[in-house]
Amino acid sequence: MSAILEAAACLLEETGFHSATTNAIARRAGVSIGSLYQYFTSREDIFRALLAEHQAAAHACVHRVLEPVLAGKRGPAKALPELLQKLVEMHRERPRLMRAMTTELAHLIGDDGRKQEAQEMEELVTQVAARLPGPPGVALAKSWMVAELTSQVSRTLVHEPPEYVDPAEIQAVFTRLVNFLLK
Amino acid sequence: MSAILEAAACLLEETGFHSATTNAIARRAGVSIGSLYQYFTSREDIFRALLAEHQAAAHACVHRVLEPVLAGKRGPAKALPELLQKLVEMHRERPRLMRAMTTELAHLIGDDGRKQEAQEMEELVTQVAARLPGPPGVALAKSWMVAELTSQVSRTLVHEPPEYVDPAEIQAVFTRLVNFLLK
Amino acid sequence: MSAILEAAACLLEETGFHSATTNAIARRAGVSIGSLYQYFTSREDIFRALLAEHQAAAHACVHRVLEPVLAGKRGPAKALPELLQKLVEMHRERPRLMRAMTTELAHLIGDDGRKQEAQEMEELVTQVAARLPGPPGVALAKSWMVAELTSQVSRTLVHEPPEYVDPAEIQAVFTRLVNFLLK
Amino acid sequence: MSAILEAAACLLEETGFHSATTNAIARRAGVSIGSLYQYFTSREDIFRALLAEHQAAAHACVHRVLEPVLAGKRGPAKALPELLQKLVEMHRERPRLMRAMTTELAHLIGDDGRKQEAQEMEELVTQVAARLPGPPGVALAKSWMVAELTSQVSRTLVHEPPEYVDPAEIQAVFTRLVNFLLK
DNA sequence: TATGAATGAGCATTCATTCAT
DNA sequence: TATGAATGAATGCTCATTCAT
Repeated sequence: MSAILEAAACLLEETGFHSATTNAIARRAGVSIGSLYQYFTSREDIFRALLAEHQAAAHACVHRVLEPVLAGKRGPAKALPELLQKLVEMHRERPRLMRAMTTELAHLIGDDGRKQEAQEMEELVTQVAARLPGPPGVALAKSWMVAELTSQVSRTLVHEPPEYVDPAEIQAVFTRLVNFLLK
Repeated sequence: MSAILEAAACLLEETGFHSATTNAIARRAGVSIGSLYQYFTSREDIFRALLAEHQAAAHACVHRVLEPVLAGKRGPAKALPELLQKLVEMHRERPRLMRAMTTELAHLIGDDGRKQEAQEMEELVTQVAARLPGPPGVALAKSWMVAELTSQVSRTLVHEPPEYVDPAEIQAVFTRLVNFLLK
Repeated sequence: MSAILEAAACLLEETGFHSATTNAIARRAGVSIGSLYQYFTSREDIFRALLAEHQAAAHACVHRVLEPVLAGKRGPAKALPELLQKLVEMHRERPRLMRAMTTELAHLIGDDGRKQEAQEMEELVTQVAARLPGPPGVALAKSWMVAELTSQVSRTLVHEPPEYVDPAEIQAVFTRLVNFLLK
Repeated sequence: MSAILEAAACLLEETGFHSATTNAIARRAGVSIGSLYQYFTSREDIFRALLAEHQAAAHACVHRVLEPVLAGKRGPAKALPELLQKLVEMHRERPRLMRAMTTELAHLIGDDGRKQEAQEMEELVTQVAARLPGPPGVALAKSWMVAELTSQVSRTLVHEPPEYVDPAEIQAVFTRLVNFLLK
C-alpha cells in the first residue's frame, strides 16, 4: 500500500499526474493492477490518499512547533518564524512532488477536504487568537492573517523564490510583521 | 473565438475541466469541432487562452489601482486596501470559474507562464519598493511581502472565507499591516 | 491545374501521400481549396490525374522508341536495349516521385485503369509479335515476356539497384536475352 | 493475435485497406479494441505484421524449391520453372489479398524492410550465381535477371493474366529463357 | 470564377476498471 | 489474496468537402 503511494509520488514527480496511470503506478510499485485495486478503489483514491498523507505531515509539522504556544509555554510571535522555517524545510524535501500536489492534484480536493482543512485551521487560529491581547474579533483577524501569510510565504519561498529579493530580508520582515501582529 | 472561450468557461464553472471536452465546448459555443480547431490548436490551447485572458484582466485591475502609486501621486499604503477590495470584487464576479482556474487549470501553466508572471510581479514589486523609505533590500522584502499577502488574502476571502472571522476586521488588520510595512 | 498537379507531385516526393492533404496541395499550388475543387472533383482525382500524366509520359517514351519497329524499319532486338535505357532515364528524372507513384498511389489504379493499361500493352505486344518469326502463339509469349522483363528491370534498376551486380553486365545480359527471344 | 491478423486480412480482401479500421478489425476478430492494442502497437503495426507473415511464406516457398539447387543436387535451370509454378500457386491461394498487399500495403514497407528483402534476395542470387559457369560478373547478372523475371512473371500471371497469350506458351518460353541463361 | 471559413463524419488510441483463474 | 488479460466507453483530433460571399 505504501509502495503504491510511493510509486504514485515518484511518477508524479517525474512525469506528472497525466502520465501516472494506474498501470504505470502498479508496475512501478511492483504489484499487479489487480492488487492495486485491492487497496484503492480508484485512481483518484490513490492520489487523494497521497494528498492526505501530505496534509497529515504538514499538520504534524505545524503542531510540533505550535504545541508550546497552545500550552502557553511560548509566545506565538517567537514560534512563527520557526514555523515558517520548518514549513520551508518540509517543502524543500521533495519540491517537485510538493508542487505537483498543489497544481496537478488541487482538483482532487473536494469540498469535504477543503472543509476539513478549514476546520483544522480554524481550531489553530482560534487557539492562538485566544492567547492574544486586545478585543477577540481583532485577535482572530490577526491570527488568521498570520496563518495565511505563513502558508503562502513558505510555499512561494520554495516554489517561486523571488531571485531579486534577499531571503534573509524576507525572514526579517516576516518576523517583524509577526511581532507587530501577535504582541 | 470568444464564443468558444466563453463556452469553455461556462463548462468549467458548471461541470469542471474533466467534462469540458472539445466536443462539448464546440456544441456549447454553437460551432463545429472543426471550427474550434481552426482557432485553437488543441484542447489545452483553449484553456491556456482562458488563463491568459484572466491573467490579463487581473493585471489590468492591479495596474489601474497602482498607476497613481507608481506615478508618485499616491502613497502605496493608501492604495493597497483598495487593491485588495478590487481583487476581491474581481474574484467574486465568477467565483466558481476563478476557483476552477486555480485548481483545475493550474497544471496548464508551464514554466514559461510562471516565469512571465513572476517577471511582471517583479516589476511591480520593484517599482513600489523604490518609493519606500529605508534600505533598498528591506524595502524590496516589504514590497514583496505585501504583494504576496494581497494576492493570497484576496483569493482566500472569496474562495475559503473564514466564517469565524469578521471580514471587516480582516480588512482593518490588512490596512494596519500595510501601513506598518509601507510607511 | 498543372500547378495543382505539380504541387501534389512535390508533396508526394517530399512527405508522402499521407501528408499531401487537399489543403496542403492548394496552399503549395498557391490557390484556394475552393479553386482546387473547381478543377478536380476529389483528392483521389488529383492523384489519379497525376498517375495518368505519368502513364502518358511512359507511353510516349515507349512509342517513340518502338515506332520504327512497328513500322518495320528496325528490328525489335535492336530497339529494346535502347527502350530499357530510355525507361531508366525516365525513372531517374524524379525517382522519389516515381517510387511514390508505384507504392503510395498503387491503390488508386482501379480495375478500369488496369484494364486500359493492359489493353495498351496488348496492342504493343501483339504488334511486335507480328514481326517475329515462328508460330504466332510462341511469338506472342516471347513478346509479352520481353515487355514484362523490360518494365520490371527498368524500375528495379532505378529504385532498388542491386549494388552487388554490375549495371553494365545487366544491360549486356538483357541485350543477349532480347536477341535470344526476338530473333 | 493470429485471429486479429486473419481479420485484417479478410477485411483487406473484401473491402480494402481504407475500410479496415482498427475497430472493424477488432470486431471481425471477435476481440475488443483494447485487446487489439495489447498485441499491436498501432494500426500500421497490424498490417506490417501481415506483410511480414506473407514475406516469410514467400521465402519458405522459394527456399523449399531452391534448397536442392544450393546444395548442388539439382541444376538451377531445372528448378526455376518449378519455382515459378509454386509462386503462382502461392499467389492464387488468396489472390485479392495478395494483390492488396502489393498495392494497398506497399507504402508500409519502409526503407528497412526494403533493405532486408534486398539482402535476402542478394544471398540467393549470389549463391545461385556461384553454381553457374562463366565469369562471375556475368553469372551474377544472369542470376539476378532470372530472379527479377521469376517474381515479376509469377505476380503478373495471377493478377493481370494476359488473356491474349497462352499460359502454357509463357511457361515454355520461361523455361527456354532459364535454360539459355542458367546453363 | 475564386475564396476560405465552416462543417462533421469518422478514426486511432487510451486507460480505468473488472473478473476468471 | 494476487494476477493480468480483456474490456469498451470515451476522447481528441483530422481532413475532404461545401457553399455563401
